[in-house]
Amino acid sequence: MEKLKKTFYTRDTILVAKKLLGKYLAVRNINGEMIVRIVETEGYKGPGDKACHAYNNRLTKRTEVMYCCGGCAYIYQIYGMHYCLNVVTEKKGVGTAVLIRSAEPVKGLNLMSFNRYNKQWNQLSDKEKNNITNGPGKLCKALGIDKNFNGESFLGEVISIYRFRDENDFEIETSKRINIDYSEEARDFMWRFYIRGNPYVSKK
DNA sequence: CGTGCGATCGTG
DNA sequence: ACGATCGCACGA
Repeated sequence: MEKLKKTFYTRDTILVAKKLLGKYLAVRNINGEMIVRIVETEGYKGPGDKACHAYNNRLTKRTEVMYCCGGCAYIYQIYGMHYCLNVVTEKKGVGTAVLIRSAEPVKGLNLMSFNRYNKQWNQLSDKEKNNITNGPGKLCKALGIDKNFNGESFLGEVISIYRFRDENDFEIETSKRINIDYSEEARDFMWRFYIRGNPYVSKK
């Protein structure tokens, strides 16, 4: 396991969205360590992307961290009750990020299952196991990610991303992004990426 | 200050 | 198909 360096994140957003597939996301707290393998992402590419929170260089308290140098976390709350995790990309001053839509559980299964269902992993049904991290809100719930993680660097110890040896043992599928039908021409941009056949990819 | 809505999820 | 639920962006 090798932690991704700054230069991984400061590249083109769509490239980073593809490259994040198969990488390992780790979250550590007082209770221990949780690790998931990223299987689905979406790119949100700044000023020209009507689906992006930073469209037209919109700068608000919420979008502020999207303009940080690549390599930190952008967390926002949606529908009043869910959080979504993004990886900020490109150079400082550019409002771009990659949404982590789903992942497969690897380590810390009991920590994640308690966060999601208040039960031990071995008490979960097959359906609950499959649904534990297969969506952006569910992933954050499982990992205990909330607004306190906003702006946190992926180069630190609290939340980090690693590469492992077999990272190219899969095929990448491409599609339109989910639930952005309001965004006019941007709704058709093929900026969603996922690992073909992986059971933890969110439905559609 | 008032208002409308959303990069979702679970249930029916 | 629909309701939950509330912070945020924006206009007055």
